[in-house]
Amino acid sequence: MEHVASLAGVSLVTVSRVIHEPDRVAEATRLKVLSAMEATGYVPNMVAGSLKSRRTKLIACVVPSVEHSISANIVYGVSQVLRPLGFHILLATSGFSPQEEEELVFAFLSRQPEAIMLTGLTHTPGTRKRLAAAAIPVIELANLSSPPIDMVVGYSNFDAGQQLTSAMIERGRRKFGYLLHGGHLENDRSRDRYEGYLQALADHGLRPGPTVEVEFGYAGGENGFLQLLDACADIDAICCSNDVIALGALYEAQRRGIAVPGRIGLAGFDDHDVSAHCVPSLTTVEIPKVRIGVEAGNLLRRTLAGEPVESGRIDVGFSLKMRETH
Amino acid sequence: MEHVASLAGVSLVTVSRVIHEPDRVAEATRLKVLSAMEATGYVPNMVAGSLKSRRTKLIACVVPSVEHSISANIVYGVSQVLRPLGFHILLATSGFSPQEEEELVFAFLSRQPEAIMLTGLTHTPGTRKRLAAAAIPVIELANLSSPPIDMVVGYSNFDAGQQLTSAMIERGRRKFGYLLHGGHLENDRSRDRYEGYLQALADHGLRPGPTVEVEFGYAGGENGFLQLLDACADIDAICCSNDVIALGALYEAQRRGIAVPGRIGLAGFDDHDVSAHCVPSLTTVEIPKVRIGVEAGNLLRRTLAGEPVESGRIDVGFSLKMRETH
DNA sequence: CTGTTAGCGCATTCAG
DNA sequence: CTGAATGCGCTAACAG
Repeated sequence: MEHVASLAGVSLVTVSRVIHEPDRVAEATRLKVLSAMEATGYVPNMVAGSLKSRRTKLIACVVPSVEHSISANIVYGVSQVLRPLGFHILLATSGFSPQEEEELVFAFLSRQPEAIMLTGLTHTPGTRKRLAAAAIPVIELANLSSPPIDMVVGYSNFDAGQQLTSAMIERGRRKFGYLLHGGHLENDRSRDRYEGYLQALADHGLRPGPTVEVEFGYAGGENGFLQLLDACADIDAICCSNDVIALGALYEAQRRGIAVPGRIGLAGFDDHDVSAHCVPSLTTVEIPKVRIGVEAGNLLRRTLAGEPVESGRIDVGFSLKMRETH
Repeated sequence: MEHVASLAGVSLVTVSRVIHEPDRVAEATRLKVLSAMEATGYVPNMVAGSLKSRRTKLIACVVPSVEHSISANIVYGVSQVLRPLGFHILLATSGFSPQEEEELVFAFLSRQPEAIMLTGLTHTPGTRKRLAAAAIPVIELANLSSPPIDMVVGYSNFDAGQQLTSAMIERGRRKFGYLLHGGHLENDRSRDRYEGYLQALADHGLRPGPTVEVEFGYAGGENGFLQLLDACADIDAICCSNDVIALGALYEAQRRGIAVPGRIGLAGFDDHDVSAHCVPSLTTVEIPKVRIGVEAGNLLRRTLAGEPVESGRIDVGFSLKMRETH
């Protein structure tokens, strides 16, 4: 920067201003500085700038996973809104573990991010404590079932699970089984979907059939499908924690020659891209994945600009997609 | 930090050492400092630390996209290796645009990352210039067809395309069509796969059939499939730039009652998780996605530790998966 | 094993 | 519209 300044015959401050407040520099001066920057190949050192200005323009995001996951779409939405403002995203995956999330939050906080985004509402006390101490905006994503730490952008997984199951019942299904994304009971999204399912059955005076906990992935759906049939041969509907598990079940049914939806109705959750296209197309719940990120980004934009926000709780809703497998 | 130091009755350096070189501090002192840190809720300021030490422990990654993409898996591999060493990942998507990639690289460099990872080998001159000036390790990922800027971890998309097509020919296919991920001819991975395909046809004395450029996505595969049939009704094989496009084609064939593989053989690329499970399962090329990230992470680990690396060019290979659609 | 000194590169005062 | 002085919070180098 010193090199640039001397080459342009100005002081360090002027160079800094050309970068951050170009309007406050006379055109002639600005041009000189700009060409000096060009000539020297100057790259501003944001680490130094951040230390002084206390603004890192960094958003820390911790998501459970990025493969066949809605998180990738959410993060995309966030970055679409915030990148044009100079923000960048620090991303890490917790593998659905609140413990790992806590470690990541701790590590991230030392980088002085201007905000932090977490998935879901389940976090360790340690995470909550550190976040409170950090005193930066926190946005939780993709669920609304309990009060957020700070702000939240999501939808009701409970309502979605309940409405989807009700719609299946209204279409004549009576004996339900459930493939639950297991091993991660800290996953409030899966849990709430499941509870919505149970509620819908109760609402209609139906008894829940078997529930099988499965691994995340197509193989989980395949294995779980067989276990469900073993547990109860006359099942006529299967609901799943997500589309990946549901598709695994669908593929297994196809290999076994079990008609879907003829003999068994099938529903997933999330509306993955493939779900509208596969044959038969998958009944599921669409959630506005990218929009969750966009809303979260806008919330941060306003908060960080010091604008007041009407509400720190944004419900983006969801919509049932009653497709061919119903 | 000052607060912690005075509370523990030591100097600032000692606090710093407890964090970074605990072995160089006497146990009793260390314990005092640790409890002072605990008591004050001290969070180290890595921005300041980085300014002085010139180490940000930040890896910048620019990938084309994260949804149904191998990039998510690669980044996962990188972070598995480097996170335990305290590195974090700055991630952004270029949307397959070298221009956007350049802007991201420029913006990222001001954050003083210790290394930068890019996908593919096609970059603008501006990107190359800035990277050269930055003088940090650069790792390009997922292709090997031209000399890298610095280091590269990938496989030969050309060879893979050629071998896959040859295998289809050996299984009796003769009239080929191709669904090419279009609109992004800067995408060297797609281009090389396609050239390998053409080479295999030439090797076997076959003439290429129609090629249709399609959008990335299932719908692209669906539309492209119909266009291919329109262009040439007696086609008996379709190769695609990737599995997503191939699956779109498969679904469209199923809806139209066109037998796959009976009437038309079908092949994708990448071996997405779904490809081994769908019915019929998809013939494709498996690439070691996570391993690309792991190898890249190890390369960086050694480079950043000052260890010499035997070769900055790692070929992780690929393997043909001749499944049911072959 | 611990402390003192100095300064990383920049943005924020405040003056002019 | 521009510049001089100051220090952000920490760590490298050296000294003891």
